[in-house]
Amino acid sequence: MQTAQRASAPRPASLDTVLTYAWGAGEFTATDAMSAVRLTRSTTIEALDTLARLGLLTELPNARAVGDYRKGRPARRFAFHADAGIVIGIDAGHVHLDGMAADLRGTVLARVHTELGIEHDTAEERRAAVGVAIDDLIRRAGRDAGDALAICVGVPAPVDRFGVSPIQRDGFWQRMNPDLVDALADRAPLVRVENDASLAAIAEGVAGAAAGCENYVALLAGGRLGSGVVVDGRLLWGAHGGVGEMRALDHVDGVGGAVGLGHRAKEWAREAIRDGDLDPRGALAALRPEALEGGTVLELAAQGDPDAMRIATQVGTVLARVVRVLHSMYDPEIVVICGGVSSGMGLVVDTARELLATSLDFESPRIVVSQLGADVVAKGAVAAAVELARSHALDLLYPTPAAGA
Amino acid sequence: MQTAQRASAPRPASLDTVLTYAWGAGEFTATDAMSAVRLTRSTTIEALDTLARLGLLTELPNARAVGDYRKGRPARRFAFHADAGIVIGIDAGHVHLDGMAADLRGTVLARVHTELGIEHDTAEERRAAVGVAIDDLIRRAGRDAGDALAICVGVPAPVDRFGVSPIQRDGFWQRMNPDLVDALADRAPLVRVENDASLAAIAEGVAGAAAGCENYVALLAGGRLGSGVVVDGRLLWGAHGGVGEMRALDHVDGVGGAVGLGHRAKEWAREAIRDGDLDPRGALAALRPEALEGGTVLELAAQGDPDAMRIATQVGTVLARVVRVLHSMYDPEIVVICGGVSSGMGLVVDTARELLATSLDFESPRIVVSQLGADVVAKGAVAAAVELARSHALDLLYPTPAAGA
DNA sequence: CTGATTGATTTGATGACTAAATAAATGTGT
DNA sequence: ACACATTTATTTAGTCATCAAATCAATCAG
Repeated sequence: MQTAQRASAPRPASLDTVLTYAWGAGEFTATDAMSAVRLTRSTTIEALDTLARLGLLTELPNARAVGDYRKGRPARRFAFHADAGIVIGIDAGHVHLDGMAADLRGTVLARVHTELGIEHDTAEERRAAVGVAIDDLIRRAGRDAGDALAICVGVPAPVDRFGVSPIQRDGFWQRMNPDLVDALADRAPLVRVENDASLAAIAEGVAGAAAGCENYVALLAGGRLGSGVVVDGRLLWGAHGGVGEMRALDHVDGVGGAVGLGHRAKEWAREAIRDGDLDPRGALAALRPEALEGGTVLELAAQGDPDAMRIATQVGTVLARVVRVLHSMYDPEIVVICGGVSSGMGLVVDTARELLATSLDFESPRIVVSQLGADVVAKGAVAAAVELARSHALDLLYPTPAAGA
Repeated sequence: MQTAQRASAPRPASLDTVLTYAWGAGEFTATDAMSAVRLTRSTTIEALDTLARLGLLTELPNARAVGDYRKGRPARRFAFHADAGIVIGIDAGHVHLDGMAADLRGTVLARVHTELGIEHDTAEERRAAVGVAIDDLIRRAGRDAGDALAICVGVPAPVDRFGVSPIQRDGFWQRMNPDLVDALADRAPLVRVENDASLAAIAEGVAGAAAGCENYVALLAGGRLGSGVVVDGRLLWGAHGGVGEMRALDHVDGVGGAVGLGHRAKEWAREAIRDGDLDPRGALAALRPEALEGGTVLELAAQGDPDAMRIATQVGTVLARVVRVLHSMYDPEIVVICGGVSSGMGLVVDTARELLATSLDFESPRIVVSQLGADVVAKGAVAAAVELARSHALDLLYPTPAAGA
């Protein structure tokens, strides 16, 4: 017998093509789809019918939409069925947890927010907290467990492409990512665990400052610097997920560590208050150092307070040096400053821009402040989960020939 | 009329599959190919016949190879026709030019070496020099101009994915890469211009220390530090080809610039000789500082000369810091030290390894010394040219339906 | 000279996709 | 109201890459 193993059961490529189009489109006619995917009418309609049968498309009854009347036989109209399932995106930070449930297009259906409390910082409790958040989200979205197609969780630790974090001496990374891929495997068919800054990068790339950009870095700049790196259109991991960890900043002049920009503003301001090193009539001098936050300092700087401005300039100098490193290693077009601190960053960024304008060998990256707010990571997690669902929906739904022995 | 544009004229996928197999195999039978590519006999043989007709395969007449006799009908035997064309790989350094012509498997057929001389450092002369080298190589390989399928040139400048280098103030990069992609367009259907360190990375990945590795950095460590970076199995460019340029080393403690390791050894040794800061009975003290080369110092260190060893240790300290930066930005599994200096690097590397063993957050990269010698870049250029030819051979040869209006 | 064995060739599906003909549903002009 | 152009849907044949099974060819072992 001449053995001949068929390749893994294929499916019409047209299904994937048409689904990808539909996922990104609103309501559309068969003709719209046909010209978008460049297939013949027969093939396109065949695919549309199949996708509708699988529940991924809805055929809209209104053959002739209101107002939009034209001559000829009325076109069949379809729309992607964004409620065919839900996705879950979670930012599982060190002391807080932000979660969102969304439909298959990423429209948010429900949110949760939990403060974790430093005293519950164990692998077991963290796993449980994430699980509870997921259950909550599904319930609040009015769906049940089986509807969750994809879950993505962001953690403040390096994560490799399989969702595994490297082992670290003090066990911090293991606590932040207590084998979440395995722990969540029974909650959805598709699970992805990812570094938080990488998810910020995804968020910025999908609908933020870096939309359409192939080379950029998302700098999570609040409590601790972390970066999500996209080069040549791809998010980078590295051997252990360590790309962008930036420990090397410890050894860069005038940076001295991966401490975040907000944190620096806070510390310098506190120091200055304590040292009495401020204009006594200024706004900063009046504040209690213990209660001061980095964001406040930057806000004051934006309002023109001279003392705060001096600190903001100092922070800008650090930012310039960080960007210089990023530029020389990753050559990005854009560096997006993300995270909680991003509202009052104007002066900081202007300072950095000015310092970089003349000092780089070639075109310096644009530094922009994220518009996505403190939710970037969770938004990125949702986007990643949507993408996961999109790329695997047919694997899950399309009938496979019964796997024989 | 219902318009229906066909997608770009397709070709049987089996052709590509079978060709890829054949390119990497020696002599083989139809059955060998069949089981390797997992297609049926009919499909495989159809593809083999087509490829033979296109000149990419030779059918070997010896149906029954000597000694290898077996029962049954004799199998048809084929071999990839590595002489169906040639490729050219060139290392166009600042003051030297190394070139190789090779067959489609990368077996070297001819070499050229030219010293360029600093006085001829203009865009025009460099373009001409590369052209002359190519003509020479083709002639020495005993072929003619039409046989060159692919040319790859490595230059000491950032190069983006289209072969373009960014504009630099002093014009150095423009001189190093004087629009070579355009200049060479009429010499072969496939042309690629690439950064020299990136080609070193390709060489190490194809047949060097990083074979089979998905995350590594090739560090060109002679005259000036440059790095070729492979992350997640892909060579990185960045927006302007600047990935791995390492200008940021200017600001890293104890590194202070992208000066190469060999260069540092030389300078420190010269300084020490001049300052009389050496054991007068040692080997170094006897040498004339002007004639000293970095390689010599490292050789002496390898032979146990205490003064040279001190310098090598110093160089190792720098290397450790450089690797620390690479580790924290790219998270490689391996860092390969390439280039001319690599012979006496033992002590340097040992020092670096020791310093890194305890100081990194997670698994530190293996530091290894390249075995590919001073030719790495040219070898990488050949490998890149072969790959270029392999991936586009059928585009060039397979008959396309006449392009109509 | 008869099988057994190994591989080549032939012949007939299958399935994704295209291409062209035909049918349906609507507006327009007389 | 009725022919007719227009737009889209549906049907019916093809084409092409690939597979599957049957048949043919060439060899060795007895």
